Amino acid sequence: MNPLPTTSYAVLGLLTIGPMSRYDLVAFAEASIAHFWTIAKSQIYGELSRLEDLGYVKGTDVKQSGLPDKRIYEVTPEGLEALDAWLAEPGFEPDRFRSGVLVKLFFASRMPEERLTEMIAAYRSRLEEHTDYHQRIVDGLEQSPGAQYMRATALLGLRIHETVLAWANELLRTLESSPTKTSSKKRRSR
Amino acid sequence: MNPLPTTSYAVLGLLTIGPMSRYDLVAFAEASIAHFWTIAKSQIYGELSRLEDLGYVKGTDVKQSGLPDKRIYEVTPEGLEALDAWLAEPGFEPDRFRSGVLVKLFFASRMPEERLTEMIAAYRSRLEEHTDYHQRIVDGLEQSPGAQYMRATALLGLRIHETVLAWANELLRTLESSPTKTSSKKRRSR
DNA sequence: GTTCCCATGTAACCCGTTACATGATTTT
DNA sequence: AAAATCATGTAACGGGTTACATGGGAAC
Repeated sequence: MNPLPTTSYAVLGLLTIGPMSRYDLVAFAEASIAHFWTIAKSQIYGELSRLEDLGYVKGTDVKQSGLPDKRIYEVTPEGLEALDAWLAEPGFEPDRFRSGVLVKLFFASRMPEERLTEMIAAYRSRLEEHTDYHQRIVDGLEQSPGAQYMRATALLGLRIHETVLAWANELLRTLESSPTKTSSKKRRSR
Repeated sequence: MNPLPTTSYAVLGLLTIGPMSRYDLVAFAEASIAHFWTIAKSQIYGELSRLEDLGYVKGTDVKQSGLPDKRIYEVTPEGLEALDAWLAEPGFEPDRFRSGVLVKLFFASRMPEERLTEMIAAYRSRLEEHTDYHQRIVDGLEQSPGAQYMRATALLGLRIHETVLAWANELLRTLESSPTKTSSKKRRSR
């Protein structure tokens, strides 16, 4: 059988922290690993079906009054075994970074400079909206066991965020101080 | 009709730098935008078919003696128009960062600490192998028009790389200075 | 003699995303 | 009265990756 994708183990791993409904899992993933491993809502549902078929998790229906029933999932001993076997493997997937802004920036010589400045400014704004995100993650992980490692992942997220933000600011400063229109006071040396 | 994915415009954009065979495109993409927008070899072939169907690029077969024929692609005026229209749009996709190591690290409390150290050490090695990669990109872009913006993308790649490397080193130092085996001089307060 | 480079492509898979759909309760 | 929250799920698409396949010439 094919090895499971990383996402499966991510789901399995999150469930080791505590039994959860799928809905809770989505929220928890969002607040913990999403910044380096996003899992779509609909994916969680699919993954859990697969994991249950494999006997790695066990779901139990829980009735609620006034709210729809939920299904609480917990990891089975076989699931734990599978997770630990995966963790013990030395290999890991290479990191992937994908940036639509950078694609546009790469070809920005075809863009009016004003548009470019707007785009980078919008990019910075979006980054700034996420400035507290990582700190919130660190705070939310304070009590978990293994929190030190979890904090390390959030720390990298924070660092990268800061790096990108600093780069965007730098670029913006360059753009704003450059001869915007046809008014060029400084002439280039050549 | 659905808007084209970013990858299409990336291919289109790369072709504005100069007409290229698909093979060359793969290599050029690898040496220019791959660190923030990877395009698989087989994808290039598919994209170019689509772009040709749309009339955005035009391919011409070139016979070679001793080597297989190649097909040189160039952007059409309609393609340029489409590219510029895309560049003029204000929106951009959110960045995505995906890290398999971080997933494992997140659950590293279930890992023997020795394994973890090995993993992070391997991660650092892999990073170090790529240390010159970005500088090479910057060097390779020296003469292109719009090189300033291209260099900006490479610069961010470099900065992120440095950030991650520093983080990995820091983490490794922590791991190596921590009580590795069962020898715990310090006992936990509880 | 084997491996690498040039250059082409196809097939298949599945992962990930987006959109759609439902419905009661709580909050604004 | 409207919007958000809780909680469930399905359908469909397509993008991205990996693997397979060919084959001559150059290099080691």
